[in-house]
Amino acid sequence: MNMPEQPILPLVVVVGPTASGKSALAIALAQCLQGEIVACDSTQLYRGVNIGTAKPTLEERGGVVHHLIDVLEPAEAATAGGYRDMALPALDEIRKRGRLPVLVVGTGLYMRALLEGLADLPLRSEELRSRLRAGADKIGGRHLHGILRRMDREAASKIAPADEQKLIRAIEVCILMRKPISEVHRAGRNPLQGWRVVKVGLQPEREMLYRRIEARTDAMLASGWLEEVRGLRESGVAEDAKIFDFIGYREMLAVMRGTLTIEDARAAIQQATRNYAKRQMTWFRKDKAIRWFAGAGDERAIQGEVVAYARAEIGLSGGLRP
RNA sequence: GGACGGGUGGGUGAGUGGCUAAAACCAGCAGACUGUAAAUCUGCCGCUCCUUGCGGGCUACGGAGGUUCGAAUCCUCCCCCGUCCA
Repeated sequence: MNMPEQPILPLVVVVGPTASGKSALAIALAQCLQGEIVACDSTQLYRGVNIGTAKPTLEERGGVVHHLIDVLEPAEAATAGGYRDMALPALDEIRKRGRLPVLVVGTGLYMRALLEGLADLPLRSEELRSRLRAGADKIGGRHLHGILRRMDREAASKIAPADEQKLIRAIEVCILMRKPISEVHRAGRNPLQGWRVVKVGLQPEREMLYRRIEARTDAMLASGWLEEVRGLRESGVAEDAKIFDFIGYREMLAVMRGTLTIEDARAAIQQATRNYAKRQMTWFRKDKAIRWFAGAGDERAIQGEVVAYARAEIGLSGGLRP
């Protein structure tokens, strides 16, 4: 590889569970450090879903440039690899402009895909998948696990027999590549080059986070979430579009149909969001490179601490612009 | 006042003599996750002891008694809750 030599520049990453105030913190960082924001969130990628995905409004963005928000249509399928393919050019642009990229991460897998890379695997194949799924339905439950075991014992041992989604992906790769997926994995990933990553994490106390989730859900509902969903349906977005898998969107649909009361929807959304936040924390917790801050990202004091920390870390590289 | 129905572990709710610390689901806790990831999946989930084992002890199915080798499950009385009749 004879890549043109490029200087190693700092890249700040902000992680944290949903509703921890990542966006506000990232905007503060960008404003203080001449940055631009790169969203790393599987839902904010989509156009038309604004309220329920907690996308920062134009006003909240405070003039900071945001990348990778509103780049997919509601029915398109986002993928980790696709995300990486879009994020790389965005980082290049930011580099050319001499700005500091601030990656705001809600989706751990996408962060890993971008920073650590993915193995050289094929895209998903809907035809193959539907065939596999049909076979699974006919023959029953654990049959996919048996198939994978025959093709790749090692991969099979790492995936639970009930985890249909991951089994299908693994089998798909084995078939498409005509070799075991574990072999391809061993060949390695393609990590991000040319950036020095500084990771900061928000870790508000759990009780506090849950209160914030509840309050934010109420605020979303009050600011027209239901109308947003009604508008999506009226503009022809099908009910099986990807966006309706996002927390709350299915519930809004049910409220529209009258099969769910708004109160029940509210409770279900808050519950689902809490569960989601917990899964995010599990993902981030094991990342030893993260420097944690115990609070919410919209708190002045936290913003000050993080900016100071980031400034110091960035300074070390000597790569800070004017 | 009378007639039924019901009271089970944080919640919903199975279980009608032993295989039951008690199904299942939810919640909770911990975790996995290389192209659906706001997804998908796994473990734990009464208390306690230890030589951590398909280990021991204790407590538990409204309350108190009783029957039985053995009771969440059967009997008696009592207390609650619901529906209906007065």
